[in-house]
Amino acid sequence: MKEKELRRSLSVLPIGTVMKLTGLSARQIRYYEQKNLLAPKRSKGNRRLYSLNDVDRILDIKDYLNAGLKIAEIKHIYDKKRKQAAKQNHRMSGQISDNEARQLLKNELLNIGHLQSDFPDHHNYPV
DNA sequence: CTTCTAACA
DNA sequence: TGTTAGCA
Repeated sequence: MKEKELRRSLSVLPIGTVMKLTGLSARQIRYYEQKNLLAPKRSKGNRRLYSLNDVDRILDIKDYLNAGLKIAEIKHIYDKKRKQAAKQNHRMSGQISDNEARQLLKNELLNIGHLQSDFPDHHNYPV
């Protein structure tokens, strides 16, 4: 893993900061976690600690919601990303088809290999 | 002072 | 979702 990614995955932001960064209430941020859309780390004092990736995900969730998606649907999107990411690593060993190569490149551009972002609608990079 | 959980005049 | 109580 590259250090740039490591920093984005470092959980160091208290919920108060995330509130300002996302414009959401603590209630909402905690609610999304309860729905399993988030999994922030915890400090020794049991305080939630968010990473920049978490903030990005929260921003995405915010957009998905405004786009009319329901919590359950958003959850499914992330579950599928999870499997898709695992499938990529597993396939990394042998040769990949031309189609898979295109799919992989597209994922890179969509910033998915890192567990989030993308919506079949807006981001539509020519692959 | 900030955050946490649980609960609802 | 907001808000509030009672802790840590």
